[in-house]
Amino acid sequence: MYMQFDEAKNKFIQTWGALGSQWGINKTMAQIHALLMISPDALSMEEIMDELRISRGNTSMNLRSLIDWGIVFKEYKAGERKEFFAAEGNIDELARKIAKERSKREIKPTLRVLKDVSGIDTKDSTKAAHFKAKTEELYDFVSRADNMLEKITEQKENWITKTIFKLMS
Amino acid sequence: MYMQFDEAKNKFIQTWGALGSQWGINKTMAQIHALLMISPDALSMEEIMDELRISRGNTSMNLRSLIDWGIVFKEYKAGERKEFFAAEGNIDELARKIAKERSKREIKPTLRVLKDVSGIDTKDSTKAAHFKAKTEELYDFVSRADNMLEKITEQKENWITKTIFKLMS
DNA sequence: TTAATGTTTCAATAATTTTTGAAACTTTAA
DNA sequence: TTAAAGTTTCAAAAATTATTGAAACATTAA
Repeated sequence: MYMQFDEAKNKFIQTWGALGSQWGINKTMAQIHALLMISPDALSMEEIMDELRISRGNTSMNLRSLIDWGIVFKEYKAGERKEFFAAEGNIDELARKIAKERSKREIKPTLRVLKDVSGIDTKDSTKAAHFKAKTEELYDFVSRADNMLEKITEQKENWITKTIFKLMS
Repeated sequence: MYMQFDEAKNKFIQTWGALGSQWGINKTMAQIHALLMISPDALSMEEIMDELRISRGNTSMNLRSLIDWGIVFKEYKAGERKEFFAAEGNIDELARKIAKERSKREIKPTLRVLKDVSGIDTKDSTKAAHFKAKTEELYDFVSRADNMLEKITEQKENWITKTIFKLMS
């Protein structure tokens, strides 16, 4: 009876985990997130451990990361002592937070380095001149892309729809 | 005299490598790409090995991957028997190829799974109904994002500038 | 042909990253 | 207070991923 659902649930969790690791996010972190996303109510650490068959330590550390990213929240239930965890329910908001976080953690530091290294004095070396030109070009590109991402995601509601609409105009 | 350039070059290669691994691309692959990008002319396998201090096997395999991605090309020099390698010189084109390749390798397969799993029959189970709703919502979102990426990058020339212009309108 | 030059493959090894599990720590109820 | 319930930390182990290096393979010049 529930066979089909369990199978689908499992497939979804595995796929989300694999997608995560292809994008530099650890598999367990992505799996916990997947599990919480499809769960109608908040889950305890025990429930997460049991469902994914992972250790308490692993669960604890990855939940902390998810909370740091701002895409999972702690919840408390009346009369219950333990903590429960729930995922950000709004997908637009989820995407916005991920975009913001990756920009902060990866793009911004890269931009800083690009700016630094493109500042060399080229004197009369062809190689250095080429290096300077390329890294400047890269800075410019990455910087624009980062601005674009910011622009796209700063509109709070339904930014994908709005953006596609603009792109078609 | 060239000290400053060498330092900058090294820093750039290391940073590009680190960025690569954060995005699921192997470090060496990203480093080779960085080296070729800033090199005014095509390099031989020997030169790449020496510069990055990596083995022949590693160099060979990662060059093949870069060629598979379509962002590095083989070149032949008159009178020289060996092969030389050069990176895609146009950054817009580079970004387009990366976007296209990641869509094909990661987003499209994920969409297929999302479509599959959201097809379950929910009967009277609340959990299954919630699962179906969430995965459908996710399918919708990812699918729109993928379309958006396609739309943005299908314009060949200077798509970033054009897109930002549209977004500001 | 064959020797020289160059490239690819892949099993073994190394490096890195993830995961475990148990001890330390924290909080709360009694 | 203390014991019970719960959470976090982190060194060690396991799993995964990247890298080496040498043998096999390919191509070309003589």
